[in-house]
Amino acid sequence: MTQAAKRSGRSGVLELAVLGLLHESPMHGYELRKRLNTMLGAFRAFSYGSLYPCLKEMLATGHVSADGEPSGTRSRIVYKLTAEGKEHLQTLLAEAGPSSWEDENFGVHFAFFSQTDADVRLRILEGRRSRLEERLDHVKTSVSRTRERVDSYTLELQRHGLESVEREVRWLTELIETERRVDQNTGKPAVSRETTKEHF
Amino acid sequence: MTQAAKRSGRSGVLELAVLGLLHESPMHGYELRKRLNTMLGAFRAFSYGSLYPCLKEMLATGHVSADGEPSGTRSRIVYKLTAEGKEHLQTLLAEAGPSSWEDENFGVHFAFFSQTDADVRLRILEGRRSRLEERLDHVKTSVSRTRERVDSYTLELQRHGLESVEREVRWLTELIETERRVDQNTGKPAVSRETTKEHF
DNA sequence: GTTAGCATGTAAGGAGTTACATGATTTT
DNA sequence: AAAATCATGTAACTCCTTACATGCTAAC
Repeated sequence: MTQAAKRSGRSGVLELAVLGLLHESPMHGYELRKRLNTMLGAFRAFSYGSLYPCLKEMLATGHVSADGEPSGTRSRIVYKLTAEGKEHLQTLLAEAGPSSWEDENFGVHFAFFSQTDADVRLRILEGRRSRLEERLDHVKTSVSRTRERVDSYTLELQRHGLESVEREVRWLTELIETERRVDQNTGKPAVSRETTKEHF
Repeated sequence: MTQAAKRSGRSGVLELAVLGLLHESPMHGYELRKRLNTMLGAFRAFSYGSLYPCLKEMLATGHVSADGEPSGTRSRIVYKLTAEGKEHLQTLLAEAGPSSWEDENFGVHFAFFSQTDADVRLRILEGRRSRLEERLDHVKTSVSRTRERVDSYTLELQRHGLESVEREVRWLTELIETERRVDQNTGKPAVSRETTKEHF
């Protein structure tokens, strides 16, 4: 129990990310990692040292199955979701608890919003927003209490931090409004702003 | 070596943060943590579970000394820097290597810029900026290669991520320019923009 | 007199990275 | 034929959190 069963808890967001990507199409580890890091871009990056053990464990759990498909004879292992894997993915996607709006997890949940129910999307967005707002006024009050004797660099850091968080709150508010508008009419799409293309 | 010497490496940024704060004035652990989390605000938060062991280790190393000063009979341990601690702080502050511009460390280094040499400040700011720029065009190129078949949520996430990073780059550029301007005239102050006050 | 906050600590473990080891296959 | 990149994997370690254990003191 001390050494053997220890290596099992390799869950975290990685599991969700892998399930979500494999749901779109089967893939091997190397490609999985690239797609992952492109997708999450600025927010997160995973290394092979966490990906491969995760895949190994998911294989043991039966959430994925491995096909030794040599497409180019470059020995690679193509993973795909099993029925249980798809079920598990649905379970994870339906979770709108606190962990889904933490800094490290929110991005991954958001990335798979197109596979997520509209009401869950809304709860995650709102959860994230109120979490940020809490943080915002916690910092604001404790800053105003210790307001004296703070050098200009610390002040500038706090200013920039607050501004960043405030920006994310505004972003979330826009998304929430979009979700609500769409939710009332049809129950499906949401978020297809035209502005997205201009940025590349 | 397996069990005994393992508990020693409690370094990371926390050490720098503690040294930096104690350099301003002696403090006990509880207050140290509050000041820390106010200072770093949106960027980081530490728990007692990491702070106290860190203090313990720094005591063992001789970087801090403990005074059991009961100011209010509420038993508290007031820590202050030793001569070696001050020396070590100077060493850490003079480091402008890659670790100082990582996401988790940059904020802490920045927070103590007023105790940091002007040239080191500049190198850290520029290091951070080029790190962000690398990330920026790495994401941009790999996004444009996989541009097809990406749903609108993923796209929106990438857009927001890029925008955030681009904002930070602009922020850094402004800071760098300010540093350079000041550096040429006097060698001392830098960053005392009037705008800072308006935000609280 | 009990809740809330101050104050200090520890053991267990979670979530990941780094560095290493290995080898095949393109590209230059 | 060397260099880059594709591809898979593991062991050791880092850094931090959670949950627990303990007790004092201020405020309501």
